[in-house]
Amino acid sequence: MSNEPSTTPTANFLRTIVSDDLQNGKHQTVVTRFPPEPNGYLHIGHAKSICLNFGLARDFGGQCHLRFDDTNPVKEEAAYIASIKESVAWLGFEWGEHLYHASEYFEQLYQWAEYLILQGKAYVDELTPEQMKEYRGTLTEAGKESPFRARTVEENLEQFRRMRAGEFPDGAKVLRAKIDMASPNMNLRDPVMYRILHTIHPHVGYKWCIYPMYDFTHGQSDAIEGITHSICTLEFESHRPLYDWFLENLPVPAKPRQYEFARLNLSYTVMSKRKLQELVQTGLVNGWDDPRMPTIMGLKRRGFTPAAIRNFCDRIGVGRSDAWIGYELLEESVREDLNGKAQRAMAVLNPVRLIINNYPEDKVEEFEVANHPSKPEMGRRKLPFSREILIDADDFMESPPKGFHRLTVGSEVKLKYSYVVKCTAVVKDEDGRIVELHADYDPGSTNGPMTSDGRKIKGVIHWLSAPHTATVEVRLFDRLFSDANPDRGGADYRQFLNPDSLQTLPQCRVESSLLDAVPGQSYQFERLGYFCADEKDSKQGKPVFNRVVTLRDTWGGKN
RNA sequence: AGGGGUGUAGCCAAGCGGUAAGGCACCGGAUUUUGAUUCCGGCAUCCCCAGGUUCGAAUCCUGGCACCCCUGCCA
Repeated sequence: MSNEPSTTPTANFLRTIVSDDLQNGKHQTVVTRFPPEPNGYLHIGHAKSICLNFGLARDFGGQCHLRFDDTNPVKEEAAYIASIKESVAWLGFEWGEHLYHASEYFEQLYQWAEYLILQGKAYVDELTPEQMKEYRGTLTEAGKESPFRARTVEENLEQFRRMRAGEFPDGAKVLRAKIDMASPNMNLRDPVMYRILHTIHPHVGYKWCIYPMYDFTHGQSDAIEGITHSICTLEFESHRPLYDWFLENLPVPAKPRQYEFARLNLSYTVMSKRKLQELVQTGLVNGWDDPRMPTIMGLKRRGFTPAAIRNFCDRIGVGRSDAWIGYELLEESVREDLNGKAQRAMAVLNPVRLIINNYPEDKVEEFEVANHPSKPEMGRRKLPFSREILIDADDFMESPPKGFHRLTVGSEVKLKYSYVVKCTAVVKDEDGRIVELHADYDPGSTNGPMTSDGRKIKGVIHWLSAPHTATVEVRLFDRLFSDANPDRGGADYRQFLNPDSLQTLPQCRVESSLLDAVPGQSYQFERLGYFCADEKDSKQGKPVFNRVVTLRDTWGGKN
C-alpha cells in the first residue's frame, strides 16, 4: 500500500481482534473496507478511518475495499466520487481491483427485500412521515404498530413490486422491516428499508426509483464482498443489532461483524460535513481546498504530506472513548516529515534594509551553503552577499526585552553563513517608522557565529542580499477558529472564526532561485517555518507560497 | 430502573490478577552558523468515586457519579 514504512502503530483493540481472529482460525485473511458516501469531500477524520482500514489490511496481509455507499441519490454526485478516489490515492493507499458501489448490489438487495416479505418480515407502509414519527414512540415509551403492518404477504409483494415499477410518487409508501415497535432500541422499531425517490443516481442513472436505506444496504454489501471486519464510528453502535438482524434473516453468503471506534475530533476546527459546506458556501473560506480547511484537499494544498497525515493517524491511536486531539499534534507530524525532506532557503517576510557601511559599494561575494543541515546529499548552493542586506523586521528591536539576542543598536548578530555585523544606527522617517538600519561588518567572521577576535555570537539571523532577491506572495495561515472547541454548547461555531486565519504578504523577498519552485514543492525558510508553493495560484516563474507550519519557537511564540 | 457506550497524566493511549508502555505537551541539561533539528534526563505511589473479593486489583464483584450516542422516508 503505502511504500514508505510508517511507524509501528500502537496496539489497539481492533488490531487485537483481527490478530486473534487470524490466529485462532476464525478468518484466513482480513478484508476491510472504507465506505464513504459520495456526498462531500473527505477530511482528516476520514483519513483516520482510511489509515485504520487500509492499515489493518496492509499489516495483516489482507485487502481493503473502497466502496461507495451510494444509496441516497438526492445527496450524491459523481464529482465527489472522483475527488474521494483522488484523496485516498493521494494518502498513499491502493484499492486495486477492489472498487465497489453499493448501487451495484441494488438488484440483489431488492431480491432480498422480497425474500423478507415472503417470510412475513417486511411490509409496505403508507403512513405519512409525520404519522410514522408519531407511531414510533419516544425514548421512554413504546411505539405502536402501523395499521398497514398486518397486510398479507401477497399484498405486500404486489405493493412492493408496484413501488419498483414506479407507480407511486415519492414518499407515498415505504417498505419496512417487521421487527418490534416496542424495542428499547429505536432502530429496531420497524426500520424503513426502502423509500421511493424518482431521481437520477450518479452511478446507475435512472435504473431505480426505489432506493434501499443504509441499514438495509451496508451489512449485506459487506457480506457480498466477504468483508471480515466492518469498522465504523461509534454513532452506528446502536445500529449493530439491526445490522445483525438483516444478516441473520437473509440467505447471505457470509457473516461479517461490525466494530465501532471513536471518530476524530480535532481542536480549533469543525469536522461536520454540514459546517464545512457552510463555510464554503457562505464564502468564509475560499473553497473546499482552502489551505485552512481540515479537508484532505485543503491539507494537501496547505503543504501537508501524505506521510505526515499517516503518521498523525498512527499517533492518535484508535479507541472507543470520545477523543479530542490537539491541533499541535497535526502540526508536529508535518514538521517531523518536512524537517527531513525540505530544502532550506532564505526568505524575508517583512523586509528592513540593513546597510553595511564598511562594505565596498560594488562588491558582491558568494557563500556556498548547504541545502540541508544534516543531509549533504541534498547539495549546496550559492548565496550572494552585498552592501545592502534585507533582514526581517522581527529581528530588530530598539528596546528589546531581556534575553533578546537578535539585533538592536549597538549589538552584534551573525548573518547566517556570512558575517557578524554590529548595528550602528537606525534611520526613521518623520512618523517614527524605521526606514533603514546601518551596521559595520567584521571581515574575519565568516567561520561560524564568532567574531574575528574569537567572541561567540549568540544571535544568528537570516538575511538576503537586496539586489539579488525575487519578490513573491506569501500566505500565512493560522487556525481557522480561535476557540479550541468551536462546537461548544449550542453556540454558533461561526462566532469563533479566527479573523486572522489568513494573512497575505504580497511583497516578500526570497532567493531568486525560488522563482522556479514547482507547485506543491516544500521548503524550509530558515528560522521561519515550512512553506509550500501553492498548487493553484502559482504561475510559471511566479510562485505563491503557503506557510504549512511555523518552526517550533521556544523563544517568543512569534508567528 | 428506556436502550447502548465511555471514564488510566494537560491531550491521546497501552495494559486483560503479579505491583502503571509509548507519543504529544511541559520542565531540566548537552550539541548546534536555524532561539530549529538531534541527544540525554525528568514528568501518575497511582488508574472517575465508594465499598468488597484476593497473599496481591487499573484489571474481578457490588453500588454510585460524570460524559457521549439513539425518536431521518440521512449515512
